[in-house]
Order: sequence, then C-alpha cells, then structure tokens
Amino acid sequence: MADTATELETLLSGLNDPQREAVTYGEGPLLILAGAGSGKTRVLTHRIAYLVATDAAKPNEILAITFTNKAAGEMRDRAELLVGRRVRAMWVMTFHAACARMLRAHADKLGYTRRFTIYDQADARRLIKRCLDELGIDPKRFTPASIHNQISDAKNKLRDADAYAQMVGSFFEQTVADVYRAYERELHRMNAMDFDDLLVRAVNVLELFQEVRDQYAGTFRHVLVDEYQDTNHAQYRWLQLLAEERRNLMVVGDDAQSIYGFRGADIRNILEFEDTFPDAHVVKLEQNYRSTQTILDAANAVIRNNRGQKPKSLWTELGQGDPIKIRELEDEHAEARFVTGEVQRLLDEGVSRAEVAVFYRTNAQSRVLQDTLVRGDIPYQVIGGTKFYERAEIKDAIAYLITLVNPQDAGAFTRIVNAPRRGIGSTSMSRVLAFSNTTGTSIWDAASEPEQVPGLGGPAVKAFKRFMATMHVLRERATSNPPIAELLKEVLQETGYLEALEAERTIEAQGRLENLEELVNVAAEYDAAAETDPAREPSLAEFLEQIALISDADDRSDDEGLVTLMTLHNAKGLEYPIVFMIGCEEGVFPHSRALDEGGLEEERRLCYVGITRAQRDLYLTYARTRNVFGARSFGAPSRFIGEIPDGLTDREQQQPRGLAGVRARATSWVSAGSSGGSVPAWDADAPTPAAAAFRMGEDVTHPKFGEGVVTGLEPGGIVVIHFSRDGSERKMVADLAPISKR
DNA sequence: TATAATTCTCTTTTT
DNA sequence: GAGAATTATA
Repeated sequence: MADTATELETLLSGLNDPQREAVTYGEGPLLILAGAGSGKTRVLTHRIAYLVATDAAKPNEILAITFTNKAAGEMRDRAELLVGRRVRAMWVMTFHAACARMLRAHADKLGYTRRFTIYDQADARRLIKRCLDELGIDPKRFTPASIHNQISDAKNKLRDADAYAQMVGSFFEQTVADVYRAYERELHRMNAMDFDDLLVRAVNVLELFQEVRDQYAGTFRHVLVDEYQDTNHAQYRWLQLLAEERRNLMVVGDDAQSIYGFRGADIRNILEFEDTFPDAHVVKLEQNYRSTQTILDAANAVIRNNRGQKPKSLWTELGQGDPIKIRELEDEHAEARFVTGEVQRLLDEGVSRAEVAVFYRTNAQSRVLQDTLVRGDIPYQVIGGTKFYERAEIKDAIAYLITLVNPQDAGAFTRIVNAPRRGIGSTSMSRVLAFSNTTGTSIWDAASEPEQVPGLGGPAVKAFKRFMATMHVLRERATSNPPIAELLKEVLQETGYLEALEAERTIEAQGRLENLEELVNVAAEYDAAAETDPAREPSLAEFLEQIALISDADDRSDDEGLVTLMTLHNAKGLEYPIVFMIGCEEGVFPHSRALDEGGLEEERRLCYVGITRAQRDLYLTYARTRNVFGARSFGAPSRFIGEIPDGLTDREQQQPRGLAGVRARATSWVSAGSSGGSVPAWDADAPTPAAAAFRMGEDVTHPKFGEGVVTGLEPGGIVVIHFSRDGSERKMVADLAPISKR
C-alpha cells in the first residue's frame, strides 16, 4: 500500500489548491470553472488517474468526453503517462465517436443495421436538395443549407419531425417541417445517419430501451466532460441518461469560451449546472499558467463587456510582460507583409517557427497570408480549411467503399455510378432510383437487374450490367476482410477510376491521383494500427466511421519547424508564445453575419479565446481596406480593439472609430486614387459610403431575408431594416451587408 | 448523353 | 474571384 501512497503523492504534487480539490473530490456532481490556461486538461487527466489509483473506478468504468478527436487523443496520451496501459480500457473519445460506438451495437433496435453510413454536412445537404426536388420546392427560395441548419437546430434540441411540425409558425418553417419528414424518411431508408443523428439516436436508444440504459449507466461509474460550455441539449440529455443514477458527473468548462452557439451549443448548460444539480460542488480555477498579466488584463477587459458571464478574473505569477502590439495597415496585403516581416524578425532573434501562430476569423483570410509567407520563404502549416475529405476524388473513393458496406445508401451509389463516366446519365439513374423507391428494393438490387426497370434504354441497361458486375466482384472480395488499403486499390483499379484520371494527363488530375495515394496511405495506417492491437476488430465499416468523424483540425503537428495558421475557432485549447490576430475590423471580426444574428457576445468570447492563446507576445492588426468578394470594402477597426485599455497596448492615442473614421479614410483613399489601380465598390463620384445612400422608409432587398424597409439609421454606418418575410427587424452594417435598393 | 460555356451564388466559425 | 449549377451545343 506504500506504493499507492507514493503514487498518490506524485499524482498530486505540483497541483495548486483548487486543482487538487478538483482532482480529489469524492462522489457527486462536480463543476469546474476553468479559466483559460488554468490547467484543466491537467485536472481532468489527474482526476482520471486519481480515480483509478484510489479504486474509485476501474479503467473501464470511466467515460471521458471531449469535442474533438485532437482533444481526445491528447487526453488519452496524457492519461497514459499517468496510468499506463490501463487507459486502453477507458472510453476517452468525442461525443460523436462514443455515440457511434453505442449505435454500432444497438442501432438494430431502431431499424438500422450496424453498418449504417454516417453523412457529413455535404452529404446531408445533397440529400436535402433531393428532398426539395421531390417535394417540388424551389431550392432557390429556400436553400438546402438554410433548411439543413433549421433541421440540425431542431435535432440538437431533440425535436423530431413531428414535434417540429407542431410548432411551425412561418411559411418557411412549414416548408422545413415537410422537408424534415422527407429527409428523415430518406436517411432511414438509406440506412444512414447525419452527425446530429448520432446523438439523437443514441439518446433514443437509451430512452427507449431500459436494458441498454442500465448497461451503460451501470458501467460508467464516473463520467467526465471537457469543454462543457459547448454542449447542446442532445448532448446534455445523453449525459443525463448516463450519469443521472450514479451522479458522478464532472464537467469542466469556461462560459467565457463558449463559441459554438451557432452549432446549437447551449451556454445555459454550464450557467445553470448548479440549478440542475443543487448539490453540485463548484471549483474555480483562476490562476493562469500561460500568459503575461498584460495579456490577461486585456482578455479580462474585453470579456467584461459581455453580460451574464460567471464572474471570474484570471491572474498569473508570470509578470507584466510586453504591451500588446496594435497595427493599422493599408490593406490585407500590407497586413500580410507586416506579419511576414515581423515573423522574419522574430526568427532572426532566435524564436522558433513553432512558437508563432496567426489566427483569423474566416478561412478565406489565410490565402493572402500564405502567398506572402511563401514569398518570404517561411514554412507554415494551415490547420483546417484544407478539406482533404471533402475533395471530390476522395469522396468518390469513399462512396465506393460505402456502397460495398451499405448497399442501401443511394446517396453514395448515385455519386459513383457515373464516376468515371460509363454512360449512365442522370436520366437513367433517376429511373433506377424511382424503381427502387416504388418497389422498395435497395438501390443495389435495383441496379443489379436493370432490365426490370421500366423505361431504361438498351445502352443504359448494358452499362448498368457491366458496372454492377464489377461491383459484385468487389463486394465478394470485401466480405473476406482484406486489408483496406488493398481493397481500396482494387476498387480504384477495377472500376476504371484511376485509368480515367491517368488518361486526363492534366496537372489537376495528377493532384487528384496524389490525393488518392494519400487516402490509400490513410487506409494502410489503419490496417497497421489494427494489426498491432489485437483487441480491435478492424472492419471496413469501422474504418469508414473513423473517416467520417475525422476533422481537418486533427492533423496539427507541433514539433515541426512551422508557423501555424488557423481560424480562431480552431485555436481553442491551444497556446503559442507569439500570437497574431489579423483582420480585426468591424464586419470581419466581429463578423458581419454574426452581428446580423445577434451573435456579438459570442464573437467577443471568440476574441477572448484568441487573446488568451498568447503566452508572451500578442499582435492585433487591422486593415483600412480589404477585398471582400473581389470588391474593395472599408472597415473600421474592430470594437474589440477599442475595448482593450490603451495602457496595455503600444498605441499612442485612440484611433478614430465609427462612421466618421470610415468616411474620412474612404475619401482620402479615393482621392489618393492611384494606389493599386483597384476601383472602390461604389461609384467614384459618390465618395460617401453606401450607408449614407440609404434613407428612412426606403425599400430594400436582402438575398437571405428578402424584402424589407429601412426603419432606422444609426451611427457607425448601421441601418435598421424591418423584413416583411419573417417580420424581423435587423441591424446591418450598410457597407458590408448585401442589401440593395428595390 | 456528354462536354463546354456561361451564369449565377456564395463564404463564419465545425463534430 | 472560385465553385457549383445551369444551359447550350455537339
């Protein structure tokens, strides 16, 4: 037992008081309010180790949930350092992965097979588009994207199609209700689930089948959740079902870092945790081990402008540090040159590239910066936005594999049936689809007997026969569980996919071939990993699940000599000695669309996240003008810059802000005339910004909200518009919002 | 039916 | 300024 005592001592050494309190707290609900950089992952992993070391839980009785694969991987690695191989028995994974794992075992109870397909956003939208066509709804009036958002929102709140239909108000919602029904029917028919379904169906299974609930709730003695502020209602319910009985639920989060409201995250989950669990024990972690006091003061000052945060103030023992550097640049190119030059200078001083990160609000902003970094010969990595798994050739290859696993998936089938071209056009394909629909046979079976399909021409029948002959051979091959890399290569070979690409002899095709090579490598890695871990049961279905749940943000590397570029959202949970936040302009950050939708506070939290990533040096830059859409636009400095006290920055005096500032610069820019040869977005003889062009009572249209009337004008170039379609009143930045006169 | 040309539309953040 | 989606043409 002396061993255990020493083990515990080592485990707890180096923790501060609140951290220690969180790690050693006994049974019952536990809320950890963990400020940025306060060591929350440390607390989580140490508590896991503590629970195991004190026999409060066996490894397989621990469920530790994160949002990203990256975070799950990191938690697993760090826990392994503390408890060794025992970590293998634990469930340390994302919400979606955990739900998928449950569903593989129990989906049959809901009428799915265990080989169901997981649809990503693009797949889901394609299917919704098909539902729209089927229902005869004009996809221009109601875009698949907006309908999908609405459905996704409903699912996150655990509202099924019937529940949604009960509470429709507008015509738009009525339409969504119809599409929702059709969409659900189609998904189920194709044995497919979208991302949201993974959670919804997991909740369904737990609610409907007591024995399943007993099984999991009984097994998981302790449930730990990271980033709790980002949970939505479905996730909340899922956790509740699993942890209600034993009540050993530990949630860790920071309400100030809740930045996924747009995806259904409900900040109330964390704000009201103590109401839900009146006996909850609360621990606040406020000591920051990451940043200088200057950076923390700036973060505290910005977030103070939000209402309804849990009061919390970060402090550090690391000292004051240098002032925050704020720079105004002419345009995005000058901004990129400034960042590049500054990075260059830092590198000369001996800073390593891995210590530098650049954050931006939208992925599009990275392009100019990349160009400049390339010219400056600075190696970098871009996190996210690359969309490897969204490339057409990768989706095609995966769709082939899906078809072999889930022959009911008409979406995947439709994708590959004529890729490469084999003379099966959309007309023929719709005939087979219709046949499959009316007869209730799977798309695979329908296509296997094309002569049964009414109206199908002779050449089309022949083409289907040839195609399906190949597919049957491949399916046969797949049943013997070959290495997936091998199978994939065969698929690409036998279907003529590679051949068609090779025949193109273009640079693009060459790139696609390389991407497919890369996919084969991914498969080979999976095969290798499965081989070394005999506990795992590798399968094509599992491989496909892994791929479906992977995200671009997962392949970040920290040890290479690379400067890192990413969106602010991707930056959460990371830290860098030197941080640049670029594009700090109204309309860019805070983003105009977020402003339209009342998401200012969330934008501010995003700013808080960005600032608190910096350990030593923080740069905020903004450009006077910027190309948006290919048209030049003007933006005032971000209000967030103004919210940082001057004393914390190196700026001499307050920058001019608001409409006056915009106008002054706009005018001077126009008069400067010659720079770059670009033309302002509005006529040169109308030097005032577009904002002034709108008048009270004027009729305008907005591509998304439809027709409306200007009901107010506010300083800062903001117009208030009342939209007739949904009766809403919205404030928009006239320069940036896509509004036009009627 | 396939390809080429052309016309739109979009861009917030992501499991 | 880039994609996708649609339309025209072979």
